[in-house]
Amino acid sequence: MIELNQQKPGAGCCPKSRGRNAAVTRQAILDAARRCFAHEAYDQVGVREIASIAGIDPSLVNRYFGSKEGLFAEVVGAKFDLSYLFAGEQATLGDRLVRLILNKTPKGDGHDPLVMLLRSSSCDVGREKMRDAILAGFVTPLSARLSGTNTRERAELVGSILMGILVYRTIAGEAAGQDIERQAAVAAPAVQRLIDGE
Amino acid sequence: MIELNQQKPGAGCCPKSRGRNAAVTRQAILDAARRCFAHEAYDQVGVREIASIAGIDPSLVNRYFGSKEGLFAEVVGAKFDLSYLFAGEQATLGDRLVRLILNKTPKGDGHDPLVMLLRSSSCDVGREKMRDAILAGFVTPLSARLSGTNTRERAELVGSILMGILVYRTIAGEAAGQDIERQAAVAAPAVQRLIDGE
DNA sequence: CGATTACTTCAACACTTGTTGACATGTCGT
DNA sequence: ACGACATGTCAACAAGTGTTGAAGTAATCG
Repeated sequence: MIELNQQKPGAGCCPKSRGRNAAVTRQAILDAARRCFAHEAYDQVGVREIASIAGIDPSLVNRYFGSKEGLFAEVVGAKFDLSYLFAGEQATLGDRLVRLILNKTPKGDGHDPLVMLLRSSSCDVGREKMRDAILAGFVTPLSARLSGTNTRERAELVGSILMGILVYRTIAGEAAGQDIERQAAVAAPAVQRLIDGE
Repeated sequence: MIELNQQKPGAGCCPKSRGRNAAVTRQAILDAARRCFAHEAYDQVGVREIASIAGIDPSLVNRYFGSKEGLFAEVVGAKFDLSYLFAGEQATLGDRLVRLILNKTPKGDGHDPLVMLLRSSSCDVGREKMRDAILAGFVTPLSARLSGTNTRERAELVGSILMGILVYRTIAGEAAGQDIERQAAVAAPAVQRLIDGE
């Protein structure tokens, strides 16, 4: 249950709640869904919950997105072009990747698609999308940029480490270390060594 | 849906299906549940599915284990004393840990409690148990055995890496590299370096 | 202004879920 | 062998799910 000041339309400020605007409503649903999927897995989130937060009727979800799965696909399927990460110089790539993940901590808003996808990766719907994202969007392009031996295994391990950090922080929650600087100081060199290849 | 030759009692070999034995029935439920939770997350598995595989009535699950959650706790809560891993010499600990995880691949039976727990870690029920297992059962004891600086962060990262490898192999499935030797050759030194502390 | 369209609301469907209690049946001690 | 208890079966409940179609209402255009 996500706490939220979900004012029922007709009770409070705006007298006309919201004008009948398809684009606005659609976006409201999208935002609410993003919010929910960021905190709970696909199965845990109900259409009624999303609708309640968006302040609309549950049936509108189906009207605008066909189905709950369609909504999830649109929320999460924005695109996963992570190749921009590899743009900078490779000598500091490890540090950049680690800090990117550490800042994706699901503690905050966590509206990040990757976090949402990872959270829902235990459901059938999310797993396939997650696989594509991690393989085609990260491991393969990274592997292509590495030199030396075992490039595929090294790229896979880098992806595994980054995902592992995310999962650990999700599961451990408050019990996980909070000092991002110290964590980065430990993790970044380990990742960089895999990128450099010894 | 887990395919299985679930012969209805009274159709086939044993004429009396199975004598009324509480211990046997209990174990049958336990086995069926292990089987299910190894393939799907807690939420995905239904009591009726477990009962069907075990060849018993769904209500017996509640009779013997109080609730579905009680059954899950008994299946997964065997115990998580991973300290035996740290018994051997520390110079080869990285290699042992990595190989342990690589052999836990969910491809096979995957009856491993850790895999099941990780798979159900997106549900509320599994997350708390997983947190205890990973923190009290691994990170804390490992951290105590490390020397040097940032022992806590290093232990956390080792845990994250191992979990990450498991998650990656779960998600990537067949697309993940199959050559365990090459993966171990890449991952083990990285982990070992964290254990040694540079 | 009136009619058509776009948008929203409501109520219900069909289904699954975990759980419960009443009833039937097998097993075992006396 | 009979009674007492343990064990198994059956049907149903209450709550939740995603989804659907009809009816109502605001906005738009001729």
